[in-house]
Amino acid sequence: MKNYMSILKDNGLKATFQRMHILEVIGMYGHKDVDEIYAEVVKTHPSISLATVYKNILIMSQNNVLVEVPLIGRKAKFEIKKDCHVHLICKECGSIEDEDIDLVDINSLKEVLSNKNFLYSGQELNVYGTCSNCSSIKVS
Amino acid sequence: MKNYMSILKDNGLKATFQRMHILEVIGMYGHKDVDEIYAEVVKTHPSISLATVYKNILIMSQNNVLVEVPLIGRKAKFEIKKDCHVHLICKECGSIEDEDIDLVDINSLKEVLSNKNFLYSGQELNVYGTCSNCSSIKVS
DNA sequence: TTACTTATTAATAAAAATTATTAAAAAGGA
DNA sequence: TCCTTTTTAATAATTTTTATTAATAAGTAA
Repeated sequence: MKNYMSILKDNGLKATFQRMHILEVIGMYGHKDVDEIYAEVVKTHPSISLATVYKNILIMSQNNVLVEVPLIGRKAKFEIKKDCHVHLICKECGSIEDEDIDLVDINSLKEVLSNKNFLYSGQELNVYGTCSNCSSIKVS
Repeated sequence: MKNYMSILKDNGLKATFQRMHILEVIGMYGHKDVDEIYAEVVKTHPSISLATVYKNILIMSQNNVLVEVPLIGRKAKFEIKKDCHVHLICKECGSIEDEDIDLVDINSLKEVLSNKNFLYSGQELNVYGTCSNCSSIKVS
């Protein structure tokens, strides 16, 4: 609780219970979409509105607290901002796992960016496939 | 025209005018979202319905003709399927440029995948920032 | 070509997702 | 505690996407 409070304040946002609950849910599960977040938060905070969840997710994304993870064929998920990492996304069950490793060839990237005069601000690497769980089930 | 016809047929889809027009628009611009595609296609094919555009984009995505490019804070774009590449996405103007280069460290990726027992099927690398056009304008 | 069979389209309609509005409530600082 | 400002909740309104189905068009084979 204290932790999320300071994250919010450090990023210039008021630490409301709604926001902290939203962050707790996302932190607990890693990646969640708006509906999933609402469904969890409403359990402990029955008066919260879905619009409030939308608005807070937007504000926290704009203020570097959350990061949107757009996905092929699914609703976007949100995660708490953290250092560069890779997403392993299962096309079967939709699970997302973080790998805390930077797989991008930084030198080649820098060259591409400088050739294009492109000012870098962030990246996302998504790897799609089938997780171990789903591939073992699929032996049917 | 001939080209897109064979792409469709090679992937087991009938080559209708609607589909070929959609592919032409995407091919012309590189990346387009559903509304943009509809707006272009309707110019030369006034009777087409938005639902038809949605359905065909879905079918062509499912049949490896198109690839969805989900984006942070924007509607997903679609591109014609091609080899592994990187997207340079401008946060200012929304432009997307392809770089035909594979920046991912393949050996490290293989190691991650084998550790996790994750069956690879595809990847997407998006780099966000400011394109040369927008950064030169922003000297204001 | 023509007739036939099947898949696709267009036009709704319906559902789902997202954003806007505003009075009431809550947060943070004096 | 009081005051000012921001945020919430509860709609309402949009926007986006999907479903339905009769009409149409595509591909196939005679």
